[in-house]
Amino acid sequence: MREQPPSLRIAEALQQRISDQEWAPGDRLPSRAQLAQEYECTEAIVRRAQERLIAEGVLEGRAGSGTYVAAQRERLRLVRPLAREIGEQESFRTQMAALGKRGTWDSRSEGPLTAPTTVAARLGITEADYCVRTSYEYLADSKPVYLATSWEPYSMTSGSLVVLPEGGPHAGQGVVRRMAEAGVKVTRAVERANPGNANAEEAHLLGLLRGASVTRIQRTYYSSDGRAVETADIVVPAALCEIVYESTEG
Amino acid sequence: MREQPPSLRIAEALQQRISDQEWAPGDRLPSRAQLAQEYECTEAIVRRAQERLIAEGVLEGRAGSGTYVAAQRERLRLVRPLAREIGEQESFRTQMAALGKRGTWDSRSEGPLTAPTTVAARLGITEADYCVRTSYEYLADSKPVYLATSWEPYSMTSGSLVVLPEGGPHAGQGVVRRMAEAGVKVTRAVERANPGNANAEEAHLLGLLRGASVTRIQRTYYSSDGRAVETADIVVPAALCEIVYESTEG
DNA sequence: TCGAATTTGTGCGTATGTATC
DNA sequence: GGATACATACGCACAAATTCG
Repeated sequence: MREQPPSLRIAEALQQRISDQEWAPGDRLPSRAQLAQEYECTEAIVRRAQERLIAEGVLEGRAGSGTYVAAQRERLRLVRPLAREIGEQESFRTQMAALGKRGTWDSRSEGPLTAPTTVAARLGITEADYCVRTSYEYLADSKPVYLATSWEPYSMTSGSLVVLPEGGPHAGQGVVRRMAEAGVKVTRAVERANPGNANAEEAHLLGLLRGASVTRIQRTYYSSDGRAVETADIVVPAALCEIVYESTEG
Repeated sequence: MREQPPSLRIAEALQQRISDQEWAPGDRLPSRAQLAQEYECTEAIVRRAQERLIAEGVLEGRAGSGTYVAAQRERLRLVRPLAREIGEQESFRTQMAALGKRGTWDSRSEGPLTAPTTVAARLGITEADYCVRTSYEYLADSKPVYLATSWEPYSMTSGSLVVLPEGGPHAGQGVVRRMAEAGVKVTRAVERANPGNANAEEAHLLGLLRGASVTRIQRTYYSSDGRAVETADIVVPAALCEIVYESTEG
């Protein structure tokens, strides 16, 4: 039987004091120097202990300020819209309204441009084919809650008023309705969900710490002839949103 | 402009050599001692560089053996069964069969026992109410691919032949059909998906490294009167399975 | 306003443990 | 069982952010 390392012992001691409500969520812990003195160990050991608890989401470190008990923020329940009648934007706005929040989004379209290999594969086009890329930032009461980057083959909508997803008379109506305007009927929605970690840019946009836990959703809409009409990369931070899929019997 | 740390420079150099296909997936890299000599740095710096790439999933360290280029294993496409007509087991077996694999599962039921607070809340029962807990390990060609732990209130099925999910004449038929036998109609399915990391036990059961990326799904079935009839914690490792939600228009 | 003290974050080196061959 | 190679834990130095007089 090997004895457990000092840092693990300290981690458990800190965890216990939090469980005992000696420190409440949001409270600042004593500094590493103080804790080291209290537990008669080095600062490095306290540091490792805190790192463990930070990784578990129990603690939260703020540079220059202190180490805090993680305040479990309210997470938004994000019901994914798999039905074809409702799009990302409308679904988001409706759900936020039901929570008494204002659901809005910022977007920026670019194109025509060529898609990266992986995106081209998802759309069933070649890397030479042109696309329109639109970046979204979804906001609840003006605070960012998740990100999305959408790709549409230029050939789907070229020559119509719906080339730019967030421009023209059909702005903000979602892919499905805009595609209907272009004569394309969307009959299938697929979402592939993968766990991951936020990169520096995503963390900055969402106000998270680098490496924060996220779910990456690859969403693709298909028309009745089986062709992909749009695909999107959606980044949902675990700290802000909980992803829900549901189906109810009529 | 601050210069980048040595370990980051080495990480990019290694990444480049992998991109250049100097090392193919599955290949073993030179030892840290060799790389340190080649790049004229210390072994610790090579180690940090490799740690970065391991965290990104580019490399894979095997104690006592070496550091390898991560071979991207084939990931099983796991379409989540949201429809009420089909259960977890039947869905899994069907999907594996379509891939030419044999989909089976091990299970172990225990009860009556009381549920932890969080599970009791999901089931809408008190912590004193009894439940039956069933642990599943889903296997593709006898290799574990994901885990599930199911909780059913004892009151739902007591007195019927379906008390134990994997025992009796209705074994392996899934919650929905078994509940129908007990006179309970399931009308709503909800899955909450959260990113996380495997603990030691999960990693062992699934043959993964500790801390491997997983998606934790909380699935709950509800009956027509709004009561929860079953809830499950499902652990899907990113390395082995890709989670898919889809809806197709009739 | 500014700057020093405090506190956490990052990077690296070393010692030791453990798995593999 | 020895040699080799990666994993873990810890200590140290310095950078970055914050706080406060």
